[in-house]
Amino acid sequence: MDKVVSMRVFSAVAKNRSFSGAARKLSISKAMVSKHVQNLENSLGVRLFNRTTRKLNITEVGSAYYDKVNAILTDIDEAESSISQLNSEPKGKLKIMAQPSFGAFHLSRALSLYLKKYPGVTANLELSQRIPDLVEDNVDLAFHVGELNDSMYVSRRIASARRVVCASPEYLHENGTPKKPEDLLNHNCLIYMPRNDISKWEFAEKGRTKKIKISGDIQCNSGDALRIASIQGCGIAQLPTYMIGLDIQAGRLKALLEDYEPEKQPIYAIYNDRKYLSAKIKTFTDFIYDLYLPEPYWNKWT
Amino acid sequence: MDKVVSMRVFSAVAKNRSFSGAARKLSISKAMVSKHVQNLENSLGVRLFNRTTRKLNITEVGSAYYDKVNAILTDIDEAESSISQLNSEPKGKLKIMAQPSFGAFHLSRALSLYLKKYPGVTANLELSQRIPDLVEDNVDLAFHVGELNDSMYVSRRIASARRVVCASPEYLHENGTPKKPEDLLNHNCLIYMPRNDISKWEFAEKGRTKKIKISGDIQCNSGDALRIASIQGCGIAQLPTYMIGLDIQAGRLKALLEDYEPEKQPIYAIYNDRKYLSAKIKTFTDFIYDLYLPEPYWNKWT
DNA sequence: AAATATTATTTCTTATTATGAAACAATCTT
DNA sequence: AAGATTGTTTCATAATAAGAAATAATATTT
Repeated sequence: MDKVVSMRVFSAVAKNRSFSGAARKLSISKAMVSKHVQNLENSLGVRLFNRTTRKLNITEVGSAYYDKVNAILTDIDEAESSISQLNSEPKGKLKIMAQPSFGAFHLSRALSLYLKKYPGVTANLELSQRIPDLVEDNVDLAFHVGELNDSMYVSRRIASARRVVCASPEYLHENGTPKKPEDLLNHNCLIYMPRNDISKWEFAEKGRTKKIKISGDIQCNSGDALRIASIQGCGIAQLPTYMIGLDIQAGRLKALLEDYEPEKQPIYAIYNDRKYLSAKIKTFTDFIYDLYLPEPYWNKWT
Repeated sequence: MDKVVSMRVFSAVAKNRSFSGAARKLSISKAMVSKHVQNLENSLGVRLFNRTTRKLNITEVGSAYYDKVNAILTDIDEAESSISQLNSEPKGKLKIMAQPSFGAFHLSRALSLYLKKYPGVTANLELSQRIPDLVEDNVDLAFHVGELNDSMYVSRRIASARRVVCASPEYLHENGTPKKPEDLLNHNCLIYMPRNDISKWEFAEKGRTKKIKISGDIQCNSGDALRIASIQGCGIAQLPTYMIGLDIQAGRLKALLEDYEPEKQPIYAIYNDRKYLSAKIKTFTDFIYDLYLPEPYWNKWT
C-alpha cells in the first residue's frame, strides 16, 4: 500500500474530520479510506483517530503526525513540481559533443543563438573526432556527420552535408583539372581516415553511386588538417561544404567534379532517451533542426 | 508501487552509483531496483539516470531530485520515530473521567503520584456521574465503579470497592441498630439513584446474594450527598468504603450489618483501543492497578 | 581471442495486494 | 418506527509486486 497515498488520505480525513467526507473528496470508496488509515496505524503502531461510527476525534499522536505529514506532502509536491518544471523549461548545463570542424564552424554559432533564447541554459561544447559514449562521457547530446553504425542511442537527422572535391588553384594549375571521377586516380588525393578502412570516395553518376578508390601521400583523421593541406596545394580533397564554403567563395579552393556530387551525408543529433527527453536537449535539437531548415546555409554556397 | 520505497531505492542507487550494488545493500533483486527507478521516472516523466549495462550517471534532474528525496526521507523517518517515541514514553495530556466521589477521594491522589513519576504528562480529571463516551467527550481514560452494561470500549478491572451500610451514631441512638438486612425495611434508607430503577441493596448471607428492597424519603444521584445526609443523621446509607472510610474511623458513621457485607463492586478502567494503546494510558492504568494491589487501602479501614 | 564475470533490463510465473460493491453495525435524523 | 449516514468488514476480482531466469551489453581475465 503506497505510504504517500495513505498519508494523503490520512491528511484528508483529518482535514475533513470524516472518513466518508475524505472518501468523497478523494473520489475513492470509504472502504479504502478506512484501510489507508489502518495502514498507517499499523505501520506506526499507533492509533491516529479515536472513532465510532458516528464520531471522530484525532488523537494527540494523530495530531502531531498530521502536522508532520502535511509538511512532508508539501515537500513531495514541491519536489515533483520543481522536477517537472526543470524539465518543462530548459535549464541547467547542456553538454554537447561534436566533430571539431562542424562544431567549430557551425554549432558554436547555433549555440550562441540558442543560449540567447534560453538564458537558463549554459553550454559545454566538446569537440572530438570519436563518437562519444553519452553515458561514459556524461554528455547530453552529440552531433555526428555521416552514417552511424548502429548505436544504442537515439539519433535524429537534423541536417545534411554536401561534399565536394576541391583543390587549390595552384594545384590545379600544376596538375590539371580532373573532369570525371576516374581522373582522380592520377592525382594526389588527401585521404580522410578517421578509421583506417576508407580510401574510397563516393560520386553520383546517372543516379547511381560510384566509388572510386583514391590514393595519395597524406592520410589524416582531421578534416581541418586536410583543408589546410588542400589550400596549400598539397592535393585534392573531398570535404564537406560546411568546412570549405568560405574557402571556395574566397577562391582559395576550387570545386571540382560538381556534376558527380555524391549523396549528401546525414548529420545526426544523438541523445540518450526518446521517452524522457529533458527540455534542454529537446529544445536544442528542435532549435538546430529549425535553424537549418529547409536546407542548411552551408549547402548553398554558390 | 510504494513511492516511499521507490525513493529509498532511488537514493540507494544514487549513493552506490550502481543498480546491483543498491540491490545487494537493500537485499532485493536487481529486477526490483530497476523497476522502482522506472516507477519514479514514469511518475516524474523524467530520466533520473543515464545508464547502459556497464555505466551509470545520474542526470542533472536526478541529482536535483536526489537532494530533495533525501530530505523527504529524513523527514519521514523523523516523523515516524518521533511518533513511536511519543508512544513509547508517556507524554502529552491525559484526560480522565470518573465518578465524583471516587475521583475526588482517590484518583486525584493517584494522579499526583503518577505525574511525579512521568513529568511529561499533564492531566485533566473530569468528574461526572455519567459513563462517558470516550470519543464524543474526547477522553483518554474513564474509571467506573460498578458493573458495566456492555460498551464498545475496552474495560479492565483495576480494583474493587467494599460497600457497607452505615448510619450516624445519633440516628442509631434514635432509631435502633438493624441486626439483619430485613431490619432495614423499618428504617429510613438513603437511596442512591443514578438511574431510576435501583432501590434494592445487596447483601450476602451464607454465600448467597440477597436483595432487600429498601425505602426512604431521600433519593439522590450523588453519593457525596448521601454521605453528608447519613452523617447528619437523616438515615441509613449503603456506601462504598472508599467514601466513608474516614467517617467511620472518626466515629461520624457506624458500620452496620458487617456480617452481611455484599460482593465487592468492580472498579474498571475504560479506554478505547487495546491494540494501539498510547503510553500515557497504558502506564497510568498499570500504575493504578499496581497501586491498589493486592487490595486497595480503602477496603481495609478497620 | 576466448572465456568468464558483471551489469541493467526484460520476461515470465506466482503470490500478494489493492480495490470497491455490498453487507454490516451503530447512531443520528425524520 | 423508518430512513439516512457513519466507519468497518467481507468478498470476489483485477491489478501488481516480486524475483528467478533469460537476455543483451560490455569489462575483465585467461
